[in-house]
Formats: sequence, C-alpha cells, structure tokens
Amino acid sequence: MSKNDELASEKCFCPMESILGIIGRKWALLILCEIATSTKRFGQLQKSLQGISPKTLSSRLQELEQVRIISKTVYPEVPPRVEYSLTPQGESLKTIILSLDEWGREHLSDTEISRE
Amino acid sequence: MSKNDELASEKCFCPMESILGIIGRKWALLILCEIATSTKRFGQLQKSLQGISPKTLSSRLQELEQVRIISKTVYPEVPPRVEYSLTPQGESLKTIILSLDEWGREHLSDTEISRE
DNA sequence: CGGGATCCTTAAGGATACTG
DNA sequence: CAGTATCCTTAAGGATCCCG
Repeated sequence: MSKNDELASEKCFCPMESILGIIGRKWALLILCEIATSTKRFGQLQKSLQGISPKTLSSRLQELEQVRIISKTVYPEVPPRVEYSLTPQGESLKTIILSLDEWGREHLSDTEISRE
Repeated sequence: MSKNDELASEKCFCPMESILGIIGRKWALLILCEIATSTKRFGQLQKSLQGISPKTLSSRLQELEQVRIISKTVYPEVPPRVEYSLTPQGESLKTIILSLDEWGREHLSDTEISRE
C-alpha cells in the first residue's frame, strides 16, 4: 500500500481527525505555543492569552492533557500551584505543527479566506 | 531564532491557524482524502461522503479551492460537469497531513477523548 | 448535474459569579 | 490560585427545496 493509497483509504484520517479535534479548537494552538516556550501556570496562561475565559482554558488544558500532549503538575501548597508543560510526545507534535506552519507561510501568505 | 522560539513567538501560529481553519472543519479531510485518490465530481463526493449536505460540501470545496489546495475544472457541457483535483500545493500538504496521521496512530491509539 | 437559498438545531465558546 | 457552575450568544452544519 503506497503512501498515496494510505491517505485515501477509508480510515486513514481517523487518528488525524482526533488530533485535529484537539489542536483545531479555539485557543489550543496558542496555549500549546505558550507552554512550548516554557512551563506555565494557569494564571500565566490566562494573562498571556488575552481574552480567553477560564472555562475555555480549563477545557483546552484538560483535552491536551488527555491526549498526553501536555502534562499537569499539582503542587500541594496553599495557595495551590499548578504547572503545565509539554510532554515528549508534545515535543514531537510540535515538529509537525511547525511544518504545517511553514506550509502556511509558503502557500497562504497572499490568500484571504472568506466563507459562505 | 531557533525552531523552538519560532513556535513560541506571537504570530508563529497565524498561518497555521489559517490552514487549520480550513482542514479542521467538518468533512474537509475526508473530502481531501477522496480527491487525493483521484479527480472527483461533485456528485461522486456526495455519494462517497455519506451524510454530507450539498451546502456543506459546496462550502468545503470552495474553501479548499480558495487556498489552492484543490482546483476546480468546469466543463461547458449539458448537463454540467465539474471536476475537483489536488493542486501541487495540495500534494505537498498531503505529506504533512500524513505525518500528522502517523503521529496520531503512534500516540492516540489507546486514547479516548471526552469533553467538558 | 452542480450547486444556491432558506430554515432550523446544536454545540462551542464568552461572561460572570462562586469555591476549596 | 486554579479552577467549576451557570447562563447566554453565535456560528457551523443538517435538511430540504429549487433552479440554470
């Protein structure tokens, strides 16, 4: 089975749709972006990502953690401290994301996207 | 500027968000999947993608065409015939999508995704 | 045949208040 | 501080009908 056929086969996109279902959601990439720089706390993320609601941030973080792109560390202190960082798997995904980014720069620079 | 910093910089994801805004939408990948196999007509796509509405299919095709991932050829015949195929740019995107797919297979195989 | 126009439903996300 | 709970708005997509 060639690479070509692989893309075209029925279920070829299922794992892909799963990832896209995660990183394609609002704020997900920006969150990833922040955490990729360095470990971040909830409050830090909220501050950096101007406009995100705590509900959304919380959801995104949980989703990213679920698929092991990021990991969460809770320090049993008062006040509570929680840190989010990239997992090795997250690092490997980053590479792919960067190539997508590059593709975008090469091919979408002049393209405006309108809908419906 | 290292690859690492590139990912983390403010606007690094903008082109990326643009692509995700396209290929992350419902049916987009499956459509791409179909067309990647071979040139397809509107009706063929409708048949293959069981459950897609003509409105949605039409939107997705327009979006993919706008960013030059696919190209549309209209044959001035009666009844009308329209064919969609991958552009060279679409082919290059396919490669990246396949690596995303691979990432998913390696890292998400056992992961179930739940929300909210 | 290849869509566009219309109407409707649902789910994602925003805003805000509250709590261990 | 790090979230959760609640309410509300919006936009994406489904279903259907119709037309060149």
